[in-house]
Amino acid sequence: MIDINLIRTNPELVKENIKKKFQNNKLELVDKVLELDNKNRALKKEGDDLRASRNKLSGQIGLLMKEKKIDEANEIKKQVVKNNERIVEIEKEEDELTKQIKTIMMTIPNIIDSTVPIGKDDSENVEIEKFGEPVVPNFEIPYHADILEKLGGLDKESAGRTSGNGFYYLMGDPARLVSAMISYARDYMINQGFTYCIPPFMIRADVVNGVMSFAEMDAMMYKIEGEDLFLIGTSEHSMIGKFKDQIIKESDLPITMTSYSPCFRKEVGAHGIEERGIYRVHQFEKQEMIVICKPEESMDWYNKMWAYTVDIFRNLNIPVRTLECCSGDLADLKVKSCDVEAWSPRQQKYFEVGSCSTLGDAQARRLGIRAKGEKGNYYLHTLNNTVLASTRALIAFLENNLNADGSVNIPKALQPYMGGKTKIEVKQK
RNA sequence: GGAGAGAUACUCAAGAGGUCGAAGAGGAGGCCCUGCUAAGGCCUUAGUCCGGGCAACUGGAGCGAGGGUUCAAAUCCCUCUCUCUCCGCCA
Repeated sequence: MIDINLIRTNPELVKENIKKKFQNNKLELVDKVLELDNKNRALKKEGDDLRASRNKLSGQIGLLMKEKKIDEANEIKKQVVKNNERIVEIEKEEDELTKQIKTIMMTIPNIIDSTVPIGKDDSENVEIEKFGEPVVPNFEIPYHADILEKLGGLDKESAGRTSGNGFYYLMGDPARLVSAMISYARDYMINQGFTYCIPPFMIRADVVNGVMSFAEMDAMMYKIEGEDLFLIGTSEHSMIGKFKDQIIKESDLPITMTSYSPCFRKEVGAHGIEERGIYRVHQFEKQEMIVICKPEESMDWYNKMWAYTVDIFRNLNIPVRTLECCSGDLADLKVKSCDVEAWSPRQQKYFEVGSCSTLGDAQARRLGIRAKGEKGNYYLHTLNNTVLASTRALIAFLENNLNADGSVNIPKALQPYMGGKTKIEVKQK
């Protein structure tokens, strides 16, 4: 959500930004919201004046009652009652207008950074940089589910019986490997000075509405029956929600945290759940990082944050690249965003393992996350980035560390977390 | 899960329908007194949000949140959230 003041003072800029995002159907919303805003302010003035007069008259009634001048008091009461009829009307209209304005404001996209490449959709996203050689070995890399099966690590059949499609049992060394990667990622971030946090895995509706749109919520979030609670789709939700309606001391900034959580996603819509593997599933685990900082520092943090992820994957011997989201593919709340993609030697292309975004002050404005500055309070900037997501990282890890005999190498960084093992062997039947 | 108590400014706390946006105390800040220190005296200290005005300034909202009653709500009623105490259950 952008500042409505920006629309009041510079509607052209907002329109330009909409054009850059190829959402021309939203252009008229800018004028619409201006018109509604003017109406709303006029009503507010009228309402405030009426309330002011009511406050005055009520005071008089109080005095008259004390002096037992009941008749005079009743005269004034009549006036106030009349006043109140109009006030009720105005309040209704105001509510309606405010709602309309908010609805429109929610759909007007955030102003994107000047460095964001212009493009219509994900096909025009731009590769920024490759890290590590995308190696294609001289033997065939099987589908990850087959690799896992050979290692005795995956049971989707049982999960189908207990929980249905989109769930899985991970077992043995591959399961340990997931924990190892998450632990390694966690410690890496702690070493960068981030504060480790285990947040609530369920959040209330008002928090959900603060961090995502209604449509997103519908497509992602599992609702707990009979409770005002949703299972989180990522710990970003509870981590950013943590600061809802808070005024943060400048001396406490920047807030840099790394959180662990399981993530639950309905995955309704375009892609759906695939039958075999664990690429798209209802449940996975994730180490996440979030930063809340002063506006002038957010771009620095953005660049540091994706670089952490790149470094972690490189230490796991996984080639990666960064792919910048073009204007048209950028979610409306985001100022700038890039995906970290891992190399798949099987598909011989890169696939998404993480996503780094700066939302400017849009999310903070929605949630009321502010800092107390010398010249008053101001909205902070919020950023989030995947450190490491269990299933995606596992796939990338297996494909890139696989040997021809089906065993999987454990890189140095991970060995302490694997009890010193240097290799996962194929499980003999 | 049961029973009870509570939520008021930076903190503690009074207020129980009408000059209450809120006593008092602590803390913090400023000034005075003082050779220094201690003690003392005086003063200031509601943030926030939304409007109007070039501005000085000014109107409105706001006593955990949301509704309701009333001319008028911190105060009465309803719902919710959170905290504390006791009982039960539990890793």
